[in-house]
Order: sequence, then structure tokens, then C-alpha cells
Amino acid sequence: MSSIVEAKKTEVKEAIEKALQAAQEAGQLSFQTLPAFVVEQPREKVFGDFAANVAMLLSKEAKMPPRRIAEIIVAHLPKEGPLFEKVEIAGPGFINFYLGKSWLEEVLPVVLREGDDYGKSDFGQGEKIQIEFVSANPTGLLHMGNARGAALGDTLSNVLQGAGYDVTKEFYINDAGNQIENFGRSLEARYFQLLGHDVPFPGEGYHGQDVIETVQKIIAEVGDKYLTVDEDLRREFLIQKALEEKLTNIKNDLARFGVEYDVWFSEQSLHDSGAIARTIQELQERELVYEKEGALWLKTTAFGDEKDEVLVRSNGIPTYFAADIAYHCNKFERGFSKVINIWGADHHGHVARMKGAMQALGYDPDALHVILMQLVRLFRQGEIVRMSKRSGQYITLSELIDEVGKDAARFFFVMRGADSHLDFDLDLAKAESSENPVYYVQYAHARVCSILKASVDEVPSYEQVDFSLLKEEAELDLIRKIADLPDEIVQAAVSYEPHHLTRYAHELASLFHSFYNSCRVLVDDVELRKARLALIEATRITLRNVLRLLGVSAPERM
RNA sequence: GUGCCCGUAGCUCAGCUGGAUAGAGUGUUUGACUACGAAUCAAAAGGCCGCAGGUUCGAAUCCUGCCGGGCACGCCA
Repeated sequence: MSSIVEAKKTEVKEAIEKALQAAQEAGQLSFQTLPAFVVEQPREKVFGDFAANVAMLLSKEAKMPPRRIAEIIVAHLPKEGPLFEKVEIAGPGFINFYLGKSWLEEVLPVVLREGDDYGKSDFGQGEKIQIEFVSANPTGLLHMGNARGAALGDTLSNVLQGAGYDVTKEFYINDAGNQIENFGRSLEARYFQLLGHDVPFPGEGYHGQDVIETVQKIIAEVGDKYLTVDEDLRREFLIQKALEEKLTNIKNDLARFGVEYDVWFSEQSLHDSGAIARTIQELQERELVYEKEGALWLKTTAFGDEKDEVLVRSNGIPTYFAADIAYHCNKFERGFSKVINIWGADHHGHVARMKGAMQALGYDPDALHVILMQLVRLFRQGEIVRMSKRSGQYITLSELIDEVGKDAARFFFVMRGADSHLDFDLDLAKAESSENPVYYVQYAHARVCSILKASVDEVPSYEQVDFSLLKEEAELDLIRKIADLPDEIVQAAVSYEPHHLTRYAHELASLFHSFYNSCRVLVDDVELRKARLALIEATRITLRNVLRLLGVSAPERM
């Protein structure tokens, strides 16, 4: 539960702060406030283990060129401390710190000791975060957009948990409102049609084949006895049965995808409990609601929206927007300090409105964070796979898992940032070759396992290993990357960008493959062999932990 | 028309709150298996970071204006 990299950065930073103070007291440097400088790992290894940009930031206030300031700071740093092997000034005024390799010897024991927990931290301090994703209409099957949302949301949840947050994953079931009425009419029409009655199908209805299948199942169970009952009763029954079946399907598909929710939240329950009515009343009390043409409107223009939005239609039914406001209030009432939503980019117009509504009701709009994800395009043999939801012609999550497998699907969806359009190459995802990044990472894991199996002796416990024997460039690079995991997870968590993790996984695998090709593990030298076994065991642990966060399996054989 | 997102190597994309010579993968070219898995590795080539201004010690990153692509502008969700 500790990050060595973070600890070292802090040590460097404190040393610089002391040097700054000393320089100021000596009258060599004058400034009012300490600038918010950073200590970071430079892009290039030649620039040392850590670098500070403090001199550049101070240049203006201290009225001195950055390199001159850097010289003064360096002069006040501890000369021969255990911390710095070498300190250099480079480029426009960076101070580069070379720590030598002794600090790297601290890394592997931590990994071996923490095992499955390596990479976790208490950064989030148990802060309560709620995350809502997929929330697909229970009137159909899950499509590619839902699949991307599922992979993104679930991975982000894992990452947040890994960074020490208390995460609740939630699926909002749209089981009320207009589209359910519409769904009911579609079900009813199919019910009549399948029982030999020639009735018209509603133009705006749900045309998909899956709806027909759902009704077939219902008929198999109850037969034709709902032909003659009252229309309201019939529709209510069909809706209830169909929603049950659809929801079970959705749950099963998501479970196959490795996604389990903590809460399934029903929209209908907000109607039933009066939560929506209460929310509308509260908005009314704040004089943000007015009546026009028989409908109730919310003054969203007061929060910069282009036009006001309807809360309650002239037919008396609250809109989705009204229900969603009530739902979000409910989230905050449950004590979450942060609420994350993952929406398709086509809902972006909804973001400002929802934040505005939260502000109107006295909540902090910034506590609501919406991740918008761009659309997914499927490619097969270089051609776009055309899909149309209206006609029911689209590839479902279930079919995707059948075709490319859970591992590839999840990895591919998380590989790109949410706001970039995702081109999903089905052939690449299926390819069992090096072009496929999933296999590349998994292969690294399988390779480690294979060596461990071939080894006659067990992985030594970390107390029995002399880690100073690891001094090849490839070994040190690999250790450095392993040491990064806790920070990578925190980075991905605070930025809500899980795609950093697929990148990290690939880099780690790459450094391992390099190491494998330049160093032999099972050498005759007993002590070196032990050290290298410990290194690859730590690599295995790190790879497996990352893959677990991604929801991708870590096979021992491929 | 208005608003939001995107524009980086042939292709698909990274690039963290502004930092050093803009990075991966893939594709192309060339090498490496009598050694723990060649589903691997090493090396080369490949860029006006859409265009033009501005902010400053410093811009792919921030601001403005254009150009090009996507999306949204319902008493749908």
C-alpha cells in the first residue's frame, strides 16, 4: 500500500524546498511565495530519475535567468547525501536528479510482499464515489455503445477502488415513461400477430427481432388468455413480463463481460415513491418552474441553456429529465461526494442542464462528473459494419463476446480515450498474433509462468534475495516500470481515464520481452538466478494486477 | 445557423495541471532461434502536431479566428 516512486519524489521535493529557504536566507534568491513546482519522472532516462522545473517557474519573480537560479538551488542541496548520486542542470533550467540504482532495490521486495495488493493505495481515503454506466433501455439488447460504456465504467470503477475510493456501481433502469408505453404497444401488437390476428404494428414501435422472441416466450408460458382481457391489464402484464426477461438478459450479458453492479436502480421507483413529485415541488419553491401550453417547464436558460426544458408533459407524465433530476438528487442524498456518469456523446446537450438542475437544488455541480464517449465503429475486413438500431440490425454485446472473446473486447474498448472515436477492428481483436495487443500482454504473463514452471527451484522469498545483483539495463528498466504501477493507477483514477492502464500494460510487457531476450533467468550462478526469479515473479504479479483491473484474464498457458 | 467533441508518422492512437531532441503500436526495410515459449527481440526509415495569429523564458498543450470531420439542438431517452 505504498508507492516508492511517490516517496522518492517527496524526498526530492523537500530537499529542494529546504535549499530554496537556505538560498533565500543567504540573500541569494528573493521571492514572495513558493511556486507550485513539480518533481516528475523525465521522459528520457538520460535526464535522470527525477527532474524539477522550479527554477523556470521562479525566474520571473526572482528576476534571474532560470539556469542561474538552478545553480543557486543546487549549491544549497546536500552534497553527498544518500539521496542523490548526481545532480545536474540541463535544458532551459531543469534540475535533474540521479539517484543511482540503490533505490530500485527497494521496489521488488514491496511487490513480492504485497502480491495481489501491489498497486493499490489509500490515495482516495475511502471517499464515497458513485458511478453510473450503461443504463441501457430494458426494451432491447446491448449494443456496441453500451459495451464500450460497460468496459470503461467497470475498469474505471476498478481503478478508483485500487486508488482507495469507496465505489458504488449502478445501473439505472429506464422502466417508466413514454418508451415503456411505446414498448407496451409493440408487445401487444406482436402478441396479436403471433396469435394469428392481423393488427398493424405501431410505426414508432420496437421493430427488433428480439422483441418478437420475447413475446414468443411469453406466449409459450401463458398462451392466448390475454387476448380477451382489458387492454390496460394486457399491456401491463406484457410489459412486466418482457422487462423481466430483457433485464435478465442484460444482467447475464454484462456478467459474461465481467461486469457486476452493486445497485440496479429503477426509474419507476422514483415515480412510486413520490421522489419526482417532491423534486418538482422543490424546484417550484425556488421559482424556477412555470406553466406553458399545459406543460410544466424548468428555466434551464437560467443556467446558460439555450432553451427551457419540459419537466411534466401536458398529459401529466413527467419527462425523463424530471426523473433523472430526482435520481441524481437521490444519489447525493445517499452521501456520495462524487457522482460519475458515462454517457454517449449524443447526450452531451444534457450535461449542462443536469448540472444546472443540481445547482438549483443546492448541490455542487462540480461533484457531478459526466464522461462522454464517442461512438464505436465496427470494422470487418477493412469495411465498416453498418448498423441500424431502428431496424434491429446491429451486433449485440453477446455476439461480440462470442466472436472475439471477453478479454479482447474489454481491452479494445478501454484502449482509447473516451472522447476519441473508436474503430473496432474485429479481425485484429480475433487475431492470435503479435499485432493483437491483448495477446502481446497476455503472452508476457504466460511466458513468465512458463519459466517459473521450467525452474527447478521455487521463487525465493524476498528476504533471501540480493537485489543489488540486478544491474543490467534491461533489468533496471523493467524494475522502474514495475515501480510505476501505484502512480499509474492514481493517475488513471484522478483523471477518470482508464485507458492509461492498457498503455502501461503494453509497456510493461514490452520491457519484459526485452529483458527476456537479453538476460537468461535460469543461469548457473545461484544468487543471480534467485534475483532474476524474484524479478520475473514481481513482473508476473504486476502484469496480473493490471490485467485484473482491466477485467482481462492472465493465462498461464496460451 | 448555434453549442459540444475531434484534427499528431501511410494507418490506429498516446502525449498528465504549458517544459528538454513530439512518442507507441501497426505497416515497410534489414538482421536474431543447437539457450527458460520467435505469439518474441534488435535496428532503420517515416512528422509544417489541420491553417493563421496571440499570450511568455518556453505552446501539440492555453486564447481568438478560419478550414475539415462527427454529434446535438423533441411535451424522445
